[in-house]
Amino acid sequence: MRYHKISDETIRRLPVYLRDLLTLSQQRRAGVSSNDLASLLGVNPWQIRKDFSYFGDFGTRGVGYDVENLIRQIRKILRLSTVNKVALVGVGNLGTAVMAYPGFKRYGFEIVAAFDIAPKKIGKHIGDVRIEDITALHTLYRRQIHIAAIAVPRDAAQETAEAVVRAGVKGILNFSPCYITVPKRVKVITIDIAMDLARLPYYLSGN
Amino acid sequence: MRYHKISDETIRRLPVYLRDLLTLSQQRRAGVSSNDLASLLGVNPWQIRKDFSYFGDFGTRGVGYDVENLIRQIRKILRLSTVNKVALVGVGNLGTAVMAYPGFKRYGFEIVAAFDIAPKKIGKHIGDVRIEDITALHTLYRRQIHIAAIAVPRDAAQETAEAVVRAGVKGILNFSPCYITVPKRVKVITIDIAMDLARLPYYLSGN
DNA sequence: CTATGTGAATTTATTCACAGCA
DNA sequence: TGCTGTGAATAAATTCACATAG
Repeated sequence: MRYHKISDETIRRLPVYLRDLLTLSQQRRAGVSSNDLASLLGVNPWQIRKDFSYFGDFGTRGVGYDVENLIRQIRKILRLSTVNKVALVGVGNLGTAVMAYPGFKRYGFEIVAAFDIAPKKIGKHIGDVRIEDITALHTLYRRQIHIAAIAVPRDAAQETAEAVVRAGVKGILNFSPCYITVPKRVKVITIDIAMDLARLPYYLSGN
Repeated sequence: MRYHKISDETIRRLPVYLRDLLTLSQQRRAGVSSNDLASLLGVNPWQIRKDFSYFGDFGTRGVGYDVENLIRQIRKILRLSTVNKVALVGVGNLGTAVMAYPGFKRYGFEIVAAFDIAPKKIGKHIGDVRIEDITALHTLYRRQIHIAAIAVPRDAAQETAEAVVRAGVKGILNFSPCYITVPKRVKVITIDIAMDLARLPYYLSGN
């Protein structure tokens, strides 16, 4: 293992590896080769090996990889070993769906706060979490919440992003269907299912 | 414009362009330059111009692009000009959320059929759509439904995929958190929000 | 003899810089 | 003059092929 700048593409693939490794783990599978993993995942074995090699020597030559160890290593790389506290901003349809989404817990995220602008929602509970007024966002820093999930209408997304950045948030999961501008120290990941849907018809028959 | 093989990356970006062009259109904006679009979108102007150039000369030199024309062109490229009929397979939490998702309609998708395996769900309605028994999947071909959205538990995803392929489906939106194997004439797009979530902590502070 | 780890080769994608047209 | 369209240059990612370790 030498020094390498890790590409975003590699980081994009690691969660996919992790997902299927967790499945193998549930199945009490102890070891796995890059070939096995590759066919489970629909990628190439050498891609997997190279991705891992950027971070260290996780496997044993002639044998393969230890599933539990690999899970531990990937979790460490992705900083998923400890719980990541998340604040949800915008408790509408989308926000409620996000709260209920099982993948949140599975990968170590915990929604520990929820905010909305609508007075009638404030004080109500969603799961165990009490919905707070959006003006209380500034408490995030003190509560050591570094990630915000933004699920507000498109027109409010930019100002909401700015508010959570002011509140000290370092990463944003943007569920609003638009690009948002933030200081470059803050990482935004925009999740817009429609963007994935919309490219399917292109591939149907013909080119 | 010369012949070029269109890259998947370009196709991935087109829906993003479309999304923001639709917003501009709602705002009654008539024209836009690659620079304007680029700053709205958070990408580079030359990237936008090159992506468009693979498909034709959509702009006017010295002026820019006509918003409505660009929308029309991108819709045509992505095959979103006409309604795309979709069958939903698996009417659980996830499936119900998918049905309610507004992006579906916005990009010209219409869920015209729903299937489930649970007897108690069959015959009930979700929206306007009656839930059918999963054994009726073979009717898809006759009904000219070429896209299936699969939202079943992970363990059932592969067999469900095989069933919809047998039913003549040409494209699959896979909402189950796993890779599925299909004949290569069939296009699968897997949507797993957790895969996006899981890479956020990596980017928070430090490398 | 098997399966990893990795430089080198290849392919693919992005960025640049500017010619060309309104 | 302004902005598009695009070859050429650069950068990045993937694939290969094989040395290496168990």
